[in-house]
Amino acid sequence: MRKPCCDKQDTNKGAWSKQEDQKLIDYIRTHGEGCWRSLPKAAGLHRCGKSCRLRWINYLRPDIKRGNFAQDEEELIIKLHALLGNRWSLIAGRLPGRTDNEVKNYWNSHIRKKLIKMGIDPNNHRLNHIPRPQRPQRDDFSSNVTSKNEACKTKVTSGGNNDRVSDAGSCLEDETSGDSTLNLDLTISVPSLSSTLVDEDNNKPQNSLSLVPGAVGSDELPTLLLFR
DNA sequence: AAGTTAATCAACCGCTTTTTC
DNA sequence: AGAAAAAGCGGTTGATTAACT
Repeated sequence: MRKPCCDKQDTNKGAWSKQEDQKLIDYIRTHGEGCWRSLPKAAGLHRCGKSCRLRWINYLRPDIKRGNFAQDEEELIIKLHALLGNRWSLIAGRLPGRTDNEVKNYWNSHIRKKLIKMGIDPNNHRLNHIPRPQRPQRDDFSSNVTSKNEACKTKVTSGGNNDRVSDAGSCLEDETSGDSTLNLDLTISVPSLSSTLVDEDNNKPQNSLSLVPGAVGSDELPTLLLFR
């Protein structure tokens, strides 16, 4: 049995007071980030180490960028989510000054709803209920789409230690392995905002995302290809 | 102005992964 | 190599605020 991370009776919970914040800031300024478990005692805080770590990382760190997400940040989150799934810390790592918690909250409260409104499934970044285009060629891709999707689902639920990968991330990883259309380079760069996004079905400009049938390995379903 | 609902976000919880012994 | 401890992560909750009736 695992011991609790702290003595629950002796720790404060809930919102942090200014004094607590200051104690934590002062301590880390002089001693640096070290052992979180021993930090509360050393800093004179009645909090558990996890709580201190979270408070520091998500709120008190000097390089935190607060305020609304810029359009380019939002687009980058969507792009990275399509590649990585719900791996918020990895996504946040590509957004200077943003925390995983902040990115996760922003995704759940803003981006998710936005995508749903646009008819896009936020879990796999595909359009919902789109008529299948008549494209008989490229049989090698289209013939096994269903099984590929099933395979993705199986992977997620298979219970292995490294299977904590969401549908979106794992599927894209798998499907893009033989396709060079989607740029998997994750070096930090602001995506081009000027690129006009076009719905290929009727050539109308889209809101902010482009749909490219078959771009990520399937021409059975129109696949969302982000920010080409 | 008061009550209700929706949206937002900080913080907690429990699980997984990594590190240390 | 295995167990325990520590750190990290993602899902969820609950308090607060804003918008609406």
